[in-house]
This record gives sequence, structure tokens and C-alpha cells, in this order.
Amino acid sequence: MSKQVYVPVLLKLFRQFGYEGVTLAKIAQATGLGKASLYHHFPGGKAEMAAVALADVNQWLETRILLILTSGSPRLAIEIFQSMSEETSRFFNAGQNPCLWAVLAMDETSDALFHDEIRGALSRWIGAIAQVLVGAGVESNLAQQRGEDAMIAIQGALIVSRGLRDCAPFQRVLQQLPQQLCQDI
Amino acid sequence: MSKQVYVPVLLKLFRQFGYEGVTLAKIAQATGLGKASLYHHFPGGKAEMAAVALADVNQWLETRILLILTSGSPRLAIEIFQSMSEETSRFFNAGQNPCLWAVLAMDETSDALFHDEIRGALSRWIGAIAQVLVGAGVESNLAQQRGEDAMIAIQGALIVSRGLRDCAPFQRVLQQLPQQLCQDI
DNA sequence: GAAACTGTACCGATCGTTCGGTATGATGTC
DNA sequence: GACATCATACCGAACGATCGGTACAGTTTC
Repeated sequence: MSKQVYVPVLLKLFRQFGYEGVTLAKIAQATGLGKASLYHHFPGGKAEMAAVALADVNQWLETRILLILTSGSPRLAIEIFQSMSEETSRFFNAGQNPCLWAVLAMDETSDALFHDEIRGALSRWIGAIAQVLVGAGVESNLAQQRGEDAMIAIQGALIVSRGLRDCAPFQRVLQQLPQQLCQDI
Repeated sequence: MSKQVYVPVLLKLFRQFGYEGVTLAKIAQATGLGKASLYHHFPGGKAEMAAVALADVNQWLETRILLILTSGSPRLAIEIFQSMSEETSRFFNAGQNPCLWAVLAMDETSDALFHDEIRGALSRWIGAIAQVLVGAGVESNLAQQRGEDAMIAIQGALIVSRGLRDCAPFQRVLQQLPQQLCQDI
């Protein structure tokens, strides 16, 4: 069985419990693999398993989000952002899934390599949003701010929805996001 | 030495490392107390130490934030929100401190009692913002939405600033927050 | 038969927690 | 004043459990 099969399981565990909260016992139980098998597939141990989960998220960003935002097709900006919102809402299961970036970024313990990867991913997403806005005539600095605001809205909505134990804020924010990004253009 | 002395240390540790990431060894080192002495002050162990830290945050909310928002003094709404933003920015050290609510809410492992307390705190803050807006003539449902948006902005800005390793987004968001809350009134 | 894979037993380290005990200072008794 | 009593604060050492990780002898697969 290819190790790719276990990546979604690892992703689910790490974003649910955080790096410290995930134990090899939990991973073994969730995957149905023994510890020796886990170390066969992931010789780097727990750190590699988390890295693989993080890489999976980054691949989602590249293939599902950045592709939408940077495809040369001449769609309207608002349509692009609507696609982005829908894909994002789907990825976070309408607000029920925590964000692995946020979980790992919080953790002071987890590797600095994770932090660099997370920073890069956030920057690319923000930059791609800004590029779409610039293409629609928005001034560069303002476009960058709007990109940041979009990430802030998504991350904040995830936190607040989780804190309130009610996904409605997340769903409302993502539904309003395209119009908010396209205000006055 | 009163146990109150150790509360700020506990708060710092738990919001920095999360519940799972904090070890009794770290607490002992940070407080200068032996592990056994910690159990003298906090017989409930690690859970009680986290609960005390959480209670400290909730007391800050009551005495510093809700007091500003609900004081009967007839100030303009925008001035009230400016005070709130400044106090919030100070509390989070201009975006360098993570939010204990977010850290604990993320953790699936931590006690359900924590989650109830966090939900209540978020609700009270949001509701207090909404009340100020209602007092300024904003329709009730919209006021509630604006309150949610404010919490989302604060929490999201903390996450993004941490992820980017740059506090500028947090500072910008909190500076713009009063005007954003008072738009069209 | 070679390579891929896995179950079992095990390792040292660390986890949260508890035990037995000491040092100190206030209080009560005569 | 001298002595016993008690509560508070603190700590070293150890507990059983679990942590992440490893060694190795099978077993499966091709």
C-alpha cells in the first residue's frame, strides 16, 4: 500500500490535536499500522509525518487555489474569488476543520522549518489574491492589504467558529469574501 | 509567596506552548518552584494551572474590555472602540502574544470545561460590541455581525501575523478596527 | 530468492503525579 | 521566657505510564 494513502489520516490527526498532541499510538491506531510499519514508510518519524501532512496542504494550495487565482483565463475578479471561497470552504469542511498552518504556527515547539513553509504558503496565497486585484485595476499596496485581510478573515473565522462551536460565522465570512475583496472595482 | 504571583508565568507558558506543549518541568523552571511545590499551590495539577491562566484572561476581559464597552458614560461609539483596540493591542503585546482562547480552543484534548468558558467569553465580548452599536442606532442583527467580524479580525490578525512572523498586519487591523465597526453611523 | 512489509519486544527519556519529609514562622499554653 | 503545636511553603526522589524510536525475526509479494 502506497504511503500516499495515509497522508489524509495524518493530516486529520495533526490538525485536530496539534504536533504535541499527536502520539505515535494515535497514529498507529488511526492508520491501522504498527509502529515499525510507520517507520518503514516515514523513516523520519513523527516530524516527517507532520511534514508530509503539511506538504499535502501546500499541494492543495498550489493545485486548487493558486491555480484558480493565477490561471490566465480572462474571468472577472469576483468570479475568481467566488471559486476560491467555495474551494476554501470545501477544504475546511464548512468551518469544521482547523487549519494545519494555524495549529503548527501556534506551537513554539514545532520545527522552524515548518514555520518557514507556513510563512511561504501564506505569502503566496496573499500575493496571488493581490495579483488578481492589481489586474482589476486596484493599486498595488491596497491590493496587498486586501489579500492580507482575506487571509485574516479566513483564519479568524476558523478560530471564532471553533471557539463559539458554531460554523455560521465561517460560512458567512466566506460567502461575503468575494464582494469584500472586490469592493469599489 | 501567594500563588497569584505565578499566574502571569502560567499564562505566558500556556499561550506560548499550548496545553500539551507545556510540561511540568517547564513550569517548574519558569516559576523557580519544584514540581512538588506546584502541587501545593495547585492541587488540581496541570489542568488547574491552565484553568487559572484562563481565569486570568477572563478577568482581563471583564475588567478591561467589558468595562470599557458597557460603562454608561455617554462617549461616542468610535471613542469606545478606540479604547478597546488600544487595550487589546496592549494585551497581545502588539501582536506578539498568541491568544490563550485560540490555543486552547484548537486543542481537541483539552477539557470541555475550557471550551465552555472560551465560548462564553467570546460571546460576551461580541455581545458587548453589538450593544454599543445598537446604542448608536445600528440594527440588532447587523450589530451582532459587526461584533463577530471584530473578533474574527482580531483572532485572524493574530494568526496571520504569527504565521508571517510580522506583526504589521495585527497593528494595522487593530488601528482600522474602530472605523470599520463605525462605518455608516 | 530478493525486496517490501510488519508484529513483537524492547530501549532510554520524559510525562504528570505522589510520597515523605524539612524549614519557617505564627499561635497557644504554662 | 520556654516549650509544644500547627499551618504554610517548599523540595528531592521516586512512582507507573507513556513518550518517540529501534532491533530483529518473521511473513508476504513478485
